[in-house]
Amino acid sequence: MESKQAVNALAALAQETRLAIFRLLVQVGPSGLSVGEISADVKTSPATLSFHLKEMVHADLIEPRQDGRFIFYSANYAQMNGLLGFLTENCCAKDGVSCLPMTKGKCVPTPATKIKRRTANKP
Amino acid sequence: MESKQAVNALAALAQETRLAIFRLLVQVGPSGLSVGEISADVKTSPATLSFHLKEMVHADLIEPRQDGRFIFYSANYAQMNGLLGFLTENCCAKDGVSCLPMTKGKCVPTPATKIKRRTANKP
DNA sequence: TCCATAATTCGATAATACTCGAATTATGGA
DNA sequence: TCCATAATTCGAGTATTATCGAATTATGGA
Repeated sequence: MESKQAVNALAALAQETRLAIFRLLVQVGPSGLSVGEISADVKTSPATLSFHLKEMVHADLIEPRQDGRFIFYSANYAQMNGLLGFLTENCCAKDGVSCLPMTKGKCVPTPATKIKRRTANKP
Repeated sequence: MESKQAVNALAALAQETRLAIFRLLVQVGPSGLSVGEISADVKTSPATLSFHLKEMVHADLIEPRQDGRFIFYSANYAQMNGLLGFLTENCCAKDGVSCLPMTKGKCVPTPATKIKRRTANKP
């Protein structure tokens, strides 16, 4: 994933309603939910909901699937995992000593790393 | 982590310059970088850089540490991990069959889950 | 004490995002 | 074919965010 794509995905998640929708869909799994079902969970007008769904599709975080009169939206897990990987990429790589090995995708610095003091002359 | 905190953190990351700063600090580790050092990596005016750093501190994504005339900023790994956990929480929990067990913090649905078709009458 | 440097705050401007009523498109069933 | 329902698009008003020059605060060293 590259930076602009990541910014788009993050912006798509950085909104109360959209974040709720995304988490809902992540929990539901690949089968997804129709707009009507989603609207039962988040309180907003149809127009606003449509706007938010469009934003998320555009950011490639969710995918629409037409089924009769309904459109089912499901989470794009690949994109989500790509985003998480992008954020944690090369965690503590320039430090080398203060990080524990990545566990469960988390970046975990050692608790009490001694921070070297740097004088005014040389940052 | 709760929703509003997550939205704040995501908004703080959803901007090209701030995302670059955050990734830089994640890679540097707990010792962090001074504003001057950060400014060598991202091209923007001092005022704008200060504005962005403030946003990220306010979202609890980075932490300032004064050292003489310098202020060193470092990534808040706990907050980052909390955010990643919040996004992937209960992945596919309502589905139950289509997801592989979480590996390395990633949510991985099985490749070709058969999606059940639902008729117009009952979403 | 005085100066140079590190970094922030202020204020104004430009750009982008959110919300929703009303109108529109599309589909399945009577 | 015609109607009810599912969902989107349009347009306009409001609010939030980003940028940066100039002024300000704070620190260490001469």
